[in-house]
Amino acid sequence: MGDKQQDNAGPGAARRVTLRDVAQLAGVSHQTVSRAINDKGEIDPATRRRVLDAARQLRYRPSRFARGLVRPGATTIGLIVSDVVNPFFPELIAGVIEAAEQRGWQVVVGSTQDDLEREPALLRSLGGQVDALIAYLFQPDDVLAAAVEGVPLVVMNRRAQDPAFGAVDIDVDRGVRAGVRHLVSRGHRLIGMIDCPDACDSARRDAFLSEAAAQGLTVAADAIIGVEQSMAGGEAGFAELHAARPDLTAVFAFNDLVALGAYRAVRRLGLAIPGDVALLGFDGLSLGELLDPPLTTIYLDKRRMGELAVAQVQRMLAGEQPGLTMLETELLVRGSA
Amino acid sequence: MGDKQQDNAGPGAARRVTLRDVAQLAGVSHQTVSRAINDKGEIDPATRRRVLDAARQLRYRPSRFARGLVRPGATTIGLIVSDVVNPFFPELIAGVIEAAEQRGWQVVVGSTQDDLEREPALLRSLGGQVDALIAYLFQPDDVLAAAVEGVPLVVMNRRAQDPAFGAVDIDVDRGVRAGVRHLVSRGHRLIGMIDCPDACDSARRDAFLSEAAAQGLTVAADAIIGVEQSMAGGEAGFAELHAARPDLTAVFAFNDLVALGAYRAVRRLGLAIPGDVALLGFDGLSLGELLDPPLTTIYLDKRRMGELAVAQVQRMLAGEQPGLTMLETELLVRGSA
DNA sequence: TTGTAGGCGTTATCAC
DNA sequence: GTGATAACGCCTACAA
Repeated sequence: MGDKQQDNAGPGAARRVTLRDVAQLAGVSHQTVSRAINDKGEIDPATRRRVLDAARQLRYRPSRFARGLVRPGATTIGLIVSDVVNPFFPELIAGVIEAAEQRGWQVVVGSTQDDLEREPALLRSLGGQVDALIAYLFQPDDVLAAAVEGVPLVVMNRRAQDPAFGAVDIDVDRGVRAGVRHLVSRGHRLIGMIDCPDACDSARRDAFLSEAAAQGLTVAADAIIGVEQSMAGGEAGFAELHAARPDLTAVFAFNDLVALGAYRAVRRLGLAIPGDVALLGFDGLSLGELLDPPLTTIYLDKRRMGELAVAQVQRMLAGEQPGLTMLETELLVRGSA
Repeated sequence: MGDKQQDNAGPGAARRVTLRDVAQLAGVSHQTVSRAINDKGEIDPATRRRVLDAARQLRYRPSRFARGLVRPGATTIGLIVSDVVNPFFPELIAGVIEAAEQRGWQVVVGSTQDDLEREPALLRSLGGQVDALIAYLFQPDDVLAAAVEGVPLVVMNRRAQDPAFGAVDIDVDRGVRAGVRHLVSRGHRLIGMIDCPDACDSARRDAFLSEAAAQGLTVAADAIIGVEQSMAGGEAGFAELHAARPDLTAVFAFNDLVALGAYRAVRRLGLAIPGDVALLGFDGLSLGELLDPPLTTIYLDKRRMGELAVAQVQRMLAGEQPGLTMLETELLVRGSA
């Protein structure tokens, strides 16, 4: 009857083994057990061994909750991304983990599996278990705010409207402009773009169009095509783009993943890269280097992005006002453009 | 890595805001605050709002430790891998996270950054914060056992000598044999191998040699070369191998990463794949598909590997004896062999 | 509807 | 060296 528990269906419904259980078995007080477990000095070696034996026998494991309660200071942050497997994220995750470990913090990772609907729920459940959150998500600020309910949150790849959020954003504009100028400098005058309008981020297209205009290029409406953000999207996108505008000599893709798909499509059509079509990506994924020729791209230091987010978290945890950190990109000329 | 704890250090050394502080400000008992915070029914709407306001004003955040203490059931597992960025791991991590989320568990991820020395420390520090551990590591069992001190541990890519460990291991033998037979069926008689002896895993070489013999092939001593487990290793390895044995028509690489390096070396030497040299990898990384021709490989379901590890954890947490789960591989003929 | 005990498992403080 | 006793912050009774 004393059984509440309800953990997950242990048949024995075994109550947790506590310090006191060990104490009883060893014939000492729970305090002495604590001393033995934590290797405190003031204890008789014989007692110590006896206690440790009892603990082992009972399979005693200290409760992290009780410990955390008494001895605060352990910081855990939650990191939520849309897809752990997307090659964009591993480096970012690594950056977060690394920066966290340097501070003695731990990182709980969650993934929405590319399902926007799951963002609030994950935010809420993780938020209850950590001291702060870092999130690379897509729902609008007010939805996120409602979900985190006061847990410090740093959003990535966007600027926060909500002043309570910290943010690490990417300076897309400069990178894209540099990319366009690079294409122009290689003699391209007819440049297309494979865009991902669903990404709720028109910054790349805006910068692309703006710089193209600045360079005196004309970008026809049908030289920009919108696809889903994936390799498959890029593949289909290029095929369609090429059908509509076979005169394009260069294509800027929303990101490397999309560019990879386009790359494949170009090859499938029997065209040469960069001879017939030059390809420019965005993100600087290292796997772009595997191609032959390797993918030219607007590089982004994803690891650093993670570190910057952790730094933001630290400031927020210290009570400072959350801010906005901008991350620059860098044109990485490899071979495809 | 270094000592943790001791982060905070706000100048005011602000004591934590508790339920009681909120209660005082709102002029109610801490119990009433608890009701308001947890959305319990029995509370006057007006009181509720007043309390919530006070909470917000004080920036109150419930303590996850105190909650965990009173309301047990939250399971957190730690996952330690040697390198988050190694393309082998993201899928495995995704598998673990996914399986964990299905059970309502959380996953704390740690990385040793490919430094064997850090394994014990990470195991120990993470071990203290979680209910169980999953680890893809290289230190021998006794070292791991000393580090985890009784925390349930599931090791991956190895079988446990220590009966206290759960394990998820890969059936390397069958996969490699199938791979060798495949090469033979394509007419190859002179097959080399780029091995990674430092990986403390001779299973691949053993299986390779054994099946080669079974197929009536002779593998000369200089047809097997040992390199470091990386793309660079594979690249240097193939160059050296080719210099010593230009007659080899096929090469089996320790894993896809190494194969990728070899792939690059083959190309650099002006040889055709698979015409001049066929390449066979191991792991089945999805990025092998990006190459042209794509990399033929012995595929391993890394996601499933993660799921199986979580399943093992669940059994161990339920008090069952830890076991060994074997994971089969599958020959994935793509194009390079 | 609200407030008052009591306890969750641990560590710290102080007696003995 | 060892053992009571009191926190830590929260929640679940139960009483008012």
